[in-house]
Amino acid sequence: MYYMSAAFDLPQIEPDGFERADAARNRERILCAARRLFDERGAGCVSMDEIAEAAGVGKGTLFRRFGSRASLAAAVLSERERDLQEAIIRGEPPLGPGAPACERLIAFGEALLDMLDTHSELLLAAETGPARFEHPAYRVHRLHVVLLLAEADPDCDSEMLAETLLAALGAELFIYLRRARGISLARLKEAWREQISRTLVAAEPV
Amino acid sequence: MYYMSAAFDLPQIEPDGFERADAARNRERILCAARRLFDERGAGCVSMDEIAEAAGVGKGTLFRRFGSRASLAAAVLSERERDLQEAIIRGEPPLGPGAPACERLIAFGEALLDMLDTHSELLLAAETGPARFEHPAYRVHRLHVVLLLAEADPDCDSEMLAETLLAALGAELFIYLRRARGISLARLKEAWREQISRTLVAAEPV
DNA sequence: CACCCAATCGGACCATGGTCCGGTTAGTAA
DNA sequence: TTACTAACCGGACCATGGTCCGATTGGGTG
Repeated sequence: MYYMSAAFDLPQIEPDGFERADAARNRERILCAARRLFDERGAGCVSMDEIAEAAGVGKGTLFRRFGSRASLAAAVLSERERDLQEAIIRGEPPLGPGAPACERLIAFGEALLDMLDTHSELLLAAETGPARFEHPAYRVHRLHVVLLLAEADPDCDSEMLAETLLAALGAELFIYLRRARGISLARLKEAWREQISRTLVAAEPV
Repeated sequence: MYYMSAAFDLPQIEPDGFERADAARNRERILCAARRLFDERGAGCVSMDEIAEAAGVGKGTLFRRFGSRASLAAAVLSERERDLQEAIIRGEPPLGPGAPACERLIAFGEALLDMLDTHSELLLAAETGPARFEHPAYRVHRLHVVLLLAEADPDCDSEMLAETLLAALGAELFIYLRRARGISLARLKEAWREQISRTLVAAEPV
Protein backbone atom coordinates (compact mmCIF):
# COMPACT_ATOMS: atom_id res chain seq x y z
CA MET A 1 0.00 0.00 0.00
CA TYR A 2 1.89 3.00 -1.18
CA TYR A 3 -0.87 5.48 -0.55
CA MET A 4 -3.57 5.92 2.01
CA SER A 5 -6.88 4.67 0.76
CA ALA A 6 -8.96 6.95 2.93
CA ALA A 7 -8.16 10.09 0.98
CA PHE A 8 -9.40 8.69 -2.29
CA ASP A 9 -12.63 7.06 -1.28
CA LEU A 10 -15.62 6.69 -3.49
CA PRO A 11 -18.02 9.55 -4.04
CA GLN A 12 -20.16 9.83 -1.02
CA ILE A 13 -23.47 8.30 -1.80
CA GLU A 14 -23.97 8.20 1.89
CA PRO A 15 -24.91 11.65 3.14
CA ASP A 16 -22.63 13.90 5.14
CA GLY A 17 -24.04 13.92 8.61
CA PHE A 18 -27.70 13.48 9.23
CA GLU A 19 -30.40 12.44 6.80
CA ARG A 20 -34.10 12.63 7.29
CA ALA A 21 -35.99 9.35 7.21
CA ASP A 22 -37.98 10.23 4.09
CA ALA A 23 -34.83 11.37 2.32
CA ALA A 24 -33.05 8.11 3.07
CA ARG A 25 -36.02 6.08 1.93
CA ASN A 26 -36.28 8.01 -1.32
CA ARG A 27 -32.56 7.71 -2.03
CA GLU A 28 -32.84 3.96 -1.67
CA ARG A 29 -35.94 3.81 -3.84
CA ILE A 30 -34.27 5.84 -6.58
CA LEU A 31 -31.11 3.76 -6.63
CA CYS A 32 -33.14 0.58 -6.66
CA ALA A 33 -35.40 1.71 -9.49
CA ALA A 34 -32.46 3.04 -11.51
CA ARG A 35 -30.53 -0.17 -11.09
CA ARG A 36 -33.51 -2.21 -12.23
CA LEU A 37 -34.42 -0.06 -15.22
CA PHE A 38 -30.83 0.34 -16.41
CA ASP A 39 -30.41 -3.38 -16.16
CA GLU A 40 -33.67 -4.24 -17.90
CA ARG A 41 -33.53 -1.91 -20.84
CA GLY A 42 -30.00 -0.62 -21.12
CA ALA A 43 -28.84 2.65 -19.63
CA GLY A 44 -29.28 4.51 -22.90
CA CYS A 45 -33.00 3.77 -23.09
CA VAL A 46 -34.16 5.01 -19.72
CA SER A 47 -35.15 8.61 -19.12
CA MET A 48 -34.88 10.38 -15.82
CA ASP A 49 -38.65 10.86 -15.74
CA GLU A 50 -39.12 7.12 -15.96
CA ILE A 51 -36.73 6.52 -13.11
CA ALA A 52 -38.50 9.10 -10.99
CA GLU A 53 -41.86 7.53 -11.71
CA ALA A 54 -40.63 3.99 -11.10
CA ALA A 55 -39.18 5.13 -7.80
CA GLY A 56 -42.45 6.80 -6.85
CA VAL A 57 -40.69 10.12 -6.45
CA GLY A 58 -40.85 13.57 -8.01
CA LYS A 59 -38.37 14.68 -10.59
CA GLY A 60 -37.11 17.42 -8.33
CA THR A 61 -36.21 14.90 -5.66
CA LEU A 62 -34.33 12.77 -8.16
CA PHE A 63 -32.19 15.66 -9.35
CA ARG A 64 -31.63 17.14 -5.93
CA ARG A 65 -30.28 13.84 -4.68
CA PHE A 66 -28.11 12.95 -7.63
CA GLY A 67 -27.51 16.19 -9.47
CA SER A 68 -27.40 14.78 -12.98
CA ARG A 69 -27.89 11.73 -15.08
CA ALA A 70 -24.16 11.10 -15.16
CA SER A 71 -23.96 11.29 -11.42
CA LEU A 72 -26.82 8.85 -10.96
CA ALA A 73 -25.16 6.38 -13.29
CA ALA A 74 -21.96 6.74 -11.31
CA ALA A 75 -23.84 6.11 -8.09
CA VAL A 76 -25.37 2.94 -9.51
CA LEU A 77 -21.90 1.83 -10.55
CA SER A 78 -20.32 2.65 -7.24
CA GLU A 79 -20.52 -0.88 -5.93
CA ARG A 80 -18.51 -2.28 -8.81
CA GLU A 81 -16.11 0.61 -8.58
CA ARG A 82 -15.65 -0.10 -4.91
CA ASP A 83 -14.81 -3.72 -5.70
CA LEU A 84 -12.24 -2.62 -8.25
CA GLN A 85 -10.61 -0.22 -5.84
CA GLU A 86 -10.57 -2.87 -3.17
CA ALA A 87 -8.84 -5.27 -5.52
CA ILE A 88 -6.30 -2.60 -6.44
CA ILE A 89 -5.49 -1.61 -2.90
CA ARG A 90 -5.74 -4.87 -1.02
CA GLY A 91 -6.28 -7.61 -3.59
CA GLU A 92 -4.03 -10.25 -5.06
CA PRO A 93 -1.24 -9.42 -7.52
CA PRO A 94 -0.93 -8.52 -10.30
CA LEU A 95 -3.93 -6.22 -9.84
CA GLY A 96 -3.17 -5.70 -6.19
CA PRO A 97 0.16 -4.74 -4.63
CA GLY A 98 3.14 -7.04 -5.00
CA ALA A 99 3.62 -7.35 -8.74
CA PRO A 100 5.94 -5.15 -10.82
CA ALA A 101 4.39 -1.82 -11.81
CA CYS A 102 4.25 -2.72 -15.47
CA GLU A 103 2.23 -5.85 -14.79
CA ARG A 104 -0.03 -4.03 -12.39
CA LEU A 105 -0.76 -1.46 -15.06
CA ILE A 106 -1.64 -4.17 -17.54
CA ALA A 107 -3.85 -5.87 -14.98
CA PHE A 108 -5.56 -2.60 -14.14
CA GLY A 109 -6.43 -1.92 -17.76
CA GLU A 110 -7.71 -5.43 -18.22
CA ALA A 111 -9.89 -5.09 -15.14
CA LEU A 112 -11.30 -1.82 -16.47
CA LEU A 113 -11.94 -3.43 -19.84
CA ASP A 114 -13.79 -6.24 -18.10
CA MET A 115 -15.90 -3.70 -16.29
CA LEU A 116 -16.56 -1.92 -19.59
CA ASP A 117 -17.58 -5.20 -21.16
CA THR A 118 -20.39 -5.70 -18.65
CA HIS A 119 -21.37 -2.10 -17.94
CA SER A 120 -20.43 -0.14 -21.02
CA GLU A 121 -23.69 1.77 -21.29
CA LEU A 122 -23.71 2.69 -17.66
CA LEU A 123 -20.12 3.82 -17.86
CA LEU A 124 -20.89 5.80 -20.98
CA ALA A 125 -23.70 7.56 -19.14
CA ALA A 126 -21.39 8.22 -16.22
CA GLU A 127 -18.74 9.69 -18.51
CA THR A 128 -20.87 12.39 -20.08
CA GLY A 129 -20.38 15.98 -19.11
CA PRO A 130 -17.34 18.00 -18.13
CA ALA A 131 -17.38 16.75 -14.55
CA ARG A 132 -16.12 13.43 -15.83
CA PHE A 133 -12.47 14.09 -15.06
CA GLU A 134 -13.24 15.46 -11.63
CA HIS A 135 -15.21 12.44 -10.54
CA PRO A 136 -13.66 10.61 -7.58
CA ALA A 137 -13.55 7.31 -9.47
CA TYR A 138 -11.60 8.85 -12.33
CA ARG A 139 -9.29 10.56 -9.86
CA VAL A 140 -8.53 7.24 -8.22
CA HIS A 141 -7.80 5.56 -11.53
CA ARG A 142 -5.60 8.45 -12.58
CA LEU A 143 -3.65 8.50 -9.38
CA HIS A 144 -3.16 4.76 -9.53
CA VAL A 145 -1.80 4.94 -13.07
CA VAL A 146 0.35 7.96 -12.31
CA LEU A 147 2.01 6.23 -9.39
CA LEU A 148 2.56 2.99 -11.27
CA LEU A 149 4.05 4.83 -14.24
CA ALA A 150 6.36 6.81 -12.01
CA GLU A 151 7.41 3.64 -10.27
CA ALA A 152 8.09 1.82 -13.52
CA ASP A 153 9.96 4.71 -15.09
CA PRO A 154 10.88 7.72 -12.96
CA ASP A 155 11.94 9.64 -16.06
CA CYS A 156 8.56 9.70 -17.73
CA ASP A 157 5.94 12.45 -17.52
CA SER A 158 3.66 10.17 -15.58
CA GLU A 159 0.90 12.74 -15.07
CA MET A 160 0.41 13.31 -18.76
CA LEU A 161 0.93 9.72 -19.78
CA ALA A 162 -1.68 8.58 -17.27
CA GLU A 163 -4.21 10.97 -18.72
CA THR A 164 -3.65 9.91 -22.31
CA LEU A 165 -3.48 6.21 -21.48
CA LEU A 166 -6.77 6.42 -19.61
CA ALA A 167 -8.32 8.08 -22.64
CA ALA A 168 -7.79 4.79 -24.42
CA LEU A 169 -10.11 3.13 -21.90
CA GLY A 170 -13.02 5.50 -22.43
CA ALA A 171 -16.50 4.03 -22.75
CA GLU A 172 -17.33 5.79 -26.02
CA LEU A 173 -14.32 4.37 -27.82
CA PHE A 174 -14.86 0.97 -26.23
CA ILE A 175 -18.44 0.75 -27.43
CA TYR A 176 -17.51 1.86 -30.90
CA LEU A 177 -14.70 -0.65 -31.21
CA ARG A 178 -16.73 -3.52 -29.86
CA ARG A 179 -20.09 -2.92 -31.50
CA ALA A 180 -19.41 -1.04 -34.70
CA ARG A 181 -16.06 -2.60 -35.44
CA GLY A 182 -16.68 -5.97 -33.89
CA ILE A 183 -13.35 -6.09 -32.12
CA SER A 184 -13.12 -8.74 -29.42
CA LEU A 185 -12.47 -8.06 -25.79
CA ALA A 186 -9.37 -10.21 -26.04
CA ARG A 187 -7.92 -8.04 -28.76
CA LEU A 188 -8.63 -4.89 -26.80
CA LYS A 189 -6.79 -6.37 -23.84
CA GLU A 190 -3.93 -7.40 -26.08
CA ALA A 191 -3.72 -3.87 -27.47
CA TRP A 192 -3.63 -2.42 -23.98
CA ARG A 193 -0.86 -4.83 -23.03
CA GLU A 194 1.07 -3.86 -26.11
CA GLN A 195 0.65 -0.18 -25.47
CA ILE A 196 1.77 -0.43 -21.86
CA SER A 197 4.79 -2.56 -22.62
CA ARG A 198 5.79 -0.25 -25.45
CA THR A 199 5.40 2.74 -23.20
CA LEU A 200 7.55 1.23 -20.48
CA VAL A 201 10.07 -0.84 -22.37
CA ALA A 202 12.37 2.13 -22.72
CA ALA A 203 12.91 2.13 -18.99
CA GLU A 204 14.26 -1.39 -18.88
CA PRO A 205 17.97 -1.63 -19.44
CA VAL A 206 18.47 -3.42 -22.76
CA MET B 1 1.90 9.91 -51.51
CA TYR B 2 1.28 6.39 -50.44
CA TYR B 3 -2.48 6.52 -50.78
CA MET B 4 -4.91 8.11 -53.12
CA SER B 5 -6.40 11.26 -51.72
CA ALA B 6 -9.61 11.04 -53.69
CA ALA B 7 -11.01 8.15 -51.73
CA PHE B 8 -10.74 9.94 -48.41
CA ASP B 9 -12.04 13.36 -49.20
CA LEU B 10 -13.80 15.58 -46.77
CA PRO B 11 -17.45 15.13 -45.96
CA GLN B 12 -19.43 16.51 -48.79
CA ILE B 13 -20.70 19.86 -47.81
CA GLU B 14 -21.23 20.41 -51.50
CA PRO B 15 -24.35 18.56 -52.56
CA ASP B 16 -24.32 15.42 -54.66
CA GLY B 17 -25.57 16.47 -58.03
CA PHE B 18 -27.92 19.32 -58.41
CA GLU B 19 -29.03 21.84 -55.84
CA ARG B 20 -31.88 24.26 -56.11
CA ALA B 21 -31.02 27.94 -55.96
CA ASP B 22 -32.89 28.58 -52.70
CA ALA B 23 -31.31 25.53 -51.12
CA ALA B 24 -27.82 26.69 -52.04
CA ARG B 25 -28.51 30.18 -50.74
CA ASN B 26 -29.82 28.84 -47.46
CA ARG B 27 -26.88 26.50 -46.99
CA GLU B 28 -24.52 29.41 -47.42
CA ARG B 29 -26.54 31.59 -45.07
CA ILE B 30 -26.55 28.91 -42.40
CA LEU B 31 -22.83 28.25 -42.59
CA CYS B 32 -22.13 31.96 -42.50
CA ALA B 33 -24.35 32.60 -39.50
CA ALA B 34 -23.02 29.56 -37.65
CA ARG B 35 -19.44 30.59 -38.28
CA ARG B 36 -20.12 34.08 -36.99
CA LEU B 37 -22.06 33.05 -33.89
CA PHE B 38 -19.65 30.27 -32.95
CA ASP B 39 -16.81 32.70 -33.31
CA GLU B 40 -18.47 35.51 -31.38
CA ARG B 41 -19.77 33.61 -28.40
CA GLY B 42 -18.08 30.23 -28.34
CA ALA B 43 -19.56 27.12 -29.82
CA GLY B 44 -20.95 25.97 -26.50
CA CYS B 45 -23.14 29.04 -26.04
CA VAL B 46 -25.06 29.03 -29.30
CA SER B 47 -28.28 27.11 -29.74
CA MET B 48 -29.50 25.73 -33.01
CA ASP B 49 -32.56 27.98 -32.81
CA GLU B 50 -30.34 31.01 -32.66
CA ILE B 51 -28.39 29.88 -35.68
CA ALA B 52 -31.57 29.29 -37.61
CA GLU B 53 -32.90 32.70 -36.71
CA ALA B 54 -29.61 34.46 -37.48
CA ALA B 55 -29.55 32.72 -40.84
CA GLY B 56 -33.14 33.78 -41.52
CA VAL B 57 -34.15 30.17 -41.95
CA GLY B 58 -36.52 27.74 -40.30
CA LYS B 59 -35.31 25.14 -37.86
CA GLY B 60 -36.45 22.36 -40.16
CA THR B 61 -34.23 23.65 -42.93
CA LEU B 62 -31.24 23.84 -40.64
CA PHE B 63 -31.59 20.24 -39.52
CA ARG B 64 -32.41 18.89 -42.94
CA ARG B 65 -29.25 20.38 -44.34
CA PHE B 66 -26.87 19.46 -41.56
CA GLY B 67 -28.54 16.64 -39.71
CA SER B 68 -27.26 17.49 -36.25
CA ARG B 69 -25.40 20.00 -34.20
CA ALA B 70 -22.24 17.89 -34.40
CA SER B 71 -22.49 17.72 -38.13
CA LEU B 72 -22.93 21.46 -38.45
CA ALA B 73 -19.88 22.06 -36.30
CA ALA B 74 -17.92 19.68 -38.50
CA ALA B 75 -19.08 21.53 -41.59
CA VAL B 76 -17.93 24.83 -40.14
CA LEU B 77 -14.58 23.24 -39.39
CA SER B 78 -14.22 21.65 -42.79
CA GLU B 79 -12.04 24.41 -44.17
CA ARG B 80 -9.43 23.96 -41.46
CA GLU B 81 -9.68 20.23 -41.80
CA ARG B 82 -9.12 20.54 -45.51
CA ASP B 83 -5.98 22.58 -44.90
CA LEU B 84 -4.69 19.95 -42.50
CA GLN B 85 -5.31 17.15 -44.95
CA GLU B 86 -3.67 19.14 -47.70
CA ALA B 87 -0.59 19.64 -45.53
CA ILE B 88 -0.53 15.93 -44.72
CA ILE B 89 -0.86 14.75 -48.28
CA ARG B 90 1.05 17.34 -50.22
CA GLY B 91 2.71 19.65 -47.69
CA GLU B 92 6.26 20.01 -46.46
CA PRO B 93 7.87 17.43 -44.18
CA PRO B 94 7.70 16.49 -41.41
CA LEU B 95 3.92 16.87 -41.58
CA GLY B 96 3.84 16.06 -45.28
CA PRO B 97 5.52 13.14 -47.04
CA GLY B 98 9.26 12.75 -46.96
CA ALA B 99 10.09 12.54 -43.27
CA PRO B 100 10.41 9.29 -41.29
CA ALA B 101 7.10 7.89 -40.11
CA CYS B 102 7.87 8.56 -36.47
CA GLU B 103 8.49 12.23 -37.09
CA ARG B 104 5.43 12.52 -39.28
CA LEU B 105 3.34 11.07 -36.49
CA ILE B 106 4.71 13.57 -34.02
CA ALA B 107 4.09 16.41 -36.46
CA PHE B 108 0.55 15.21 -37.08
CA GLY B 109 -0.30 15.19 -33.39
CA GLU B 110 1.20 18.63 -32.94
CA ALA B 111 -0.83 19.95 -35.85
CA LEU B 112 -3.98 18.49 -34.34
CA LEU B 113 -3.11 20.01 -30.97
CA ASP B 114 -2.66 23.38 -32.65
CA MET B 115 -6.07 23.01 -34.23
CA LEU B 116 -7.52 22.07 -30.85
CA ASP B 117 -5.93 25.11 -29.30
CA THR B 118 -7.79 27.47 -31.61
CA HIS B 119 -11.01 25.53 -32.15
CA SER B 120 -11.45 23.36 -29.11
CA GLU B 121 -15.12 24.20 -28.56
CA LEU B 122 -16.00 23.66 -32.16
CA LEU B 123 -14.15 20.36 -32.18
CA LEU B 124 -15.86 19.36 -28.96
CA ALA B 125 -19.23 20.04 -30.55
CA ALA B 126 -18.20 18.07 -33.61
CA GLU B 127 -17.11 15.12 -31.48
CA THR B 128 -20.39 14.55 -29.69
CA GLY B 129 -22.58 11.63 -30.61
CA PRO B 130 -21.82 8.11 -31.71
CA ALA B 131 -21.22 9.15 -35.32
CA ARG B 132 -17.93 10.68 -34.22
CA PHE B 133 -15.80 7.73 -35.22
CA GLU B 134 -17.53 7.35 -38.55
CA HIS B 135 -16.97 10.93 -39.59
CA PRO B 136 -14.80 11.30 -42.69
CA ALA B 137 -12.34 13.57 -40.91
CA TYR B 138 -11.77 11.02 -38.16
CA ARG B 139 -11.43 8.27 -40.74
CA VAL B 140 -8.72 10.23 -42.52
CA HIS B 141 -6.83 10.86 -39.31
CA ARG B 142 -7.11 7.23 -38.34
CA LEU B 143 -5.95 5.93 -41.68
CA HIS B 144 -3.03 8.33 -41.66
CA VAL B 145 -1.94 7.18 -38.22
CA VAL B 146 -2.48 3.51 -39.06
CA LEU B 147 -0.30 3.74 -42.13
CA LEU B 148 2.45 5.66 -40.39
CA LEU B 149 2.48 3.21 -37.47
CA ALA B 150 2.64 0.26 -39.81
CA GLU B 151 5.45 1.90 -41.70
CA ALA B 152 7.42 2.67 -38.57
CA ASP B 153 6.91 -0.75 -37.04
CA PRO B 154 5.36 -3.50 -39.16
CA ASP B 155 5.06 -5.73 -36.09
CA CYS B 156 2.67 -3.51 -34.17
CA ASP B 157 -1.12 -3.73 -34.12
CA SER B 158 -1.36 -0.45 -35.97
CA GLU B 159 -5.16 -0.44 -36.20
CA MET B 160 -5.64 -0.62 -32.48
CA LEU B 161 -2.74 1.62 -31.58
CA ALA B 162 -4.03 4.30 -33.93
CA GLU B 163 -7.40 4.24 -32.24
CA THR B 164 -6.03 4.54 -28.74
CA LEU B 165 -3.44 7.15 -29.66
CA LEU B 166 -6.10 9.29 -31.30
CA ALA B 167 -8.15 9.06 -28.13
CA ALA B 168 -5.40 11.05 -26.47
CA LEU B 169 -6.13 13.91 -28.87
CA GLY B 170 -9.85 14.15 -28.09
CA ALA B 171 -11.33 17.60 -27.55
CA GLU B 172 -12.91 16.79 -24.20
CA LEU B 173 -9.62 15.71 -22.65
CA PHE B 174 -7.80 18.60 -24.29
CA ILE B 175 -10.18 21.19 -22.86
CA TYR B 176 -10.01 19.64 -19.41
CA LEU B 177 -6.23 19.54 -19.38
CA ARG B 178 -5.83 23.07 -20.66
CA ARG B 179 -8.58 24.87 -18.77
CA ALA B 180 -9.16 22.95 -15.57
CA ARG B 181 -5.59 21.78 -15.12
CA GLY B 182 -3.84 24.72 -16.72
CA ILE B 183 -1.47 22.56 -18.72
CA SER B 184 0.33 24.43 -21.48
CA LEU B 185 0.07 23.59 -25.14
CA ALA B 186 3.81 23.02 -25.17
CA ARG B 187 3.56 20.37 -22.49
CA LEU B 188 0.76 18.61 -24.32
CA LYS B 189 2.90 18.51 -27.44
CA GLU B 190 5.85 17.27 -25.45
CA ALA B 191 3.69 14.51 -23.98
CA TRP B 192 2.51 13.48 -27.42
CA ARG B 193 6.10 13.39 -28.64
CA GLU B 194 7.08 11.26 -25.65
CA GLN B 195 4.21 8.89 -26.16
CA ILE B 196 4.94 8.40 -29.85
CA SER B 197 8.64 7.88 -29.38
CA ARG B 198 8.00 5.43 -26.57
CA THR B 199 5.51 3.57 -28.69
CA LEU B 200 7.91 3.30 -31.61
CA VAL B 201 11.29 3.04 -29.96
CA ALA B 202 10.97 -0.71 -29.71
CA ALA B 203 11.10 -0.95 -33.47
CA GLU B 204 14.48 0.72 -33.75
CA PRO B 205 17.39 -1.66 -33.43
CA VAL B 206 19.21 -0.70 -30.25
C1' DC C 1 -48.39 16.94 23.49
C1' DA C 2 -48.09 21.14 20.76
C1' DC C 3 -45.14 24.07 18.25
C1' DC C 4 -41.91 25.47 14.95
C1' DC C 5 -38.43 25.60 11.44
C1' DA C 6 -35.48 23.78 8.38
C1' DA C 7 -35.04 20.18 5.23
C1' DT C 8 -37.43 17.89 1.86
C1' DC C 9 -40.79 16.97 -1.66
C1' DG C 10 -42.82 17.08 -6.26
C1' DG C 11 -44.76 18.65 -10.22
C1' DA C 12 -45.07 22.71 -13.16
C1' DC C 13 -41.89 24.95 -15.95
C1' DC C 14 -37.86 25.95 -19.08
C1' DA C 15 -34.24 25.30 -22.79
C1' DT C 16 -32.79 22.80 -26.42
C1' DG C 17 -31.78 19.16 -29.79
C1' DG C 18 -34.37 16.99 -33.09
C1' DT C 19 -38.78 15.50 -36.06
C1' DC C 20 -42.80 16.14 -39.15
C1' DC C 21 -45.84 17.52 -42.55
C1' DG C 22 -48.82 20.86 -45.00
C1' DG C 23 -47.86 24.72 -47.90
C1' DT C 24 -44.66 26.88 -51.25
C1' DT C 25 -41.47 27.33 -55.00
C1' DA C 26 -37.83 26.32 -58.35
C1' DG C 27 -37.00 24.26 -62.51
C1' DT C 28 -38.90 21.54 -66.65
C1' DA C 29 -41.51 20.31 -70.44
C1' DA C 30 -45.05 21.36 -73.74
C1' DT D 1 -46.74 31.30 -70.88
C1' DT D 2 -48.68 27.70 -68.34
C1' DA D 3 -48.98 23.60 -65.99
C1' DC D 4 -46.83 20.17 -63.30
C1' DT D 5 -43.90 17.87 -59.91
C1' DA D 6 -40.30 17.04 -57.00
C1' DA D 7 -37.70 19.31 -53.85
C1' DC D 8 -37.63 22.49 -50.36
C1' DC D 9 -39.28 25.47 -46.57
C1' DG D 10 -40.48 26.58 -41.87
C1' DG D 11 -42.72 26.62 -37.75
C1' DA D 12 -45.51 23.76 -34.72
C1' DC D 13 -44.54 19.87 -32.12
C1' DC D 14 -42.08 16.27 -29.24
C1' DA D 15 -38.76 14.22 -25.76
C1' DT D 16 -35.76 14.94 -22.28
C1' DG D 17 -32.28 16.79 -19.10
C1' DG D 18 -32.47 20.06 -15.73
C1' DT D 19 -34.47 24.11 -12.54
C1' DC D 20 -37.61 26.33 -9.19
C1' DC D 21 -40.54 27.34 -5.58
C1' DG D 22 -44.79 26.79 -2.88
C1' DA D 23 -46.56 23.05 -0.03
C1' DT D 24 -45.41 19.46 3.17
C1' DT D 25 -43.36 16.96 6.84
C1' DG D 26 -39.80 15.13 9.90
C1' DG D 27 -38.02 15.66 14.27
C1' DG D 28 -35.99 18.57 17.95
C1' DT D 29 -37.74 21.69 21.84
C1' DG D 30 -40.48 23.64 25.69
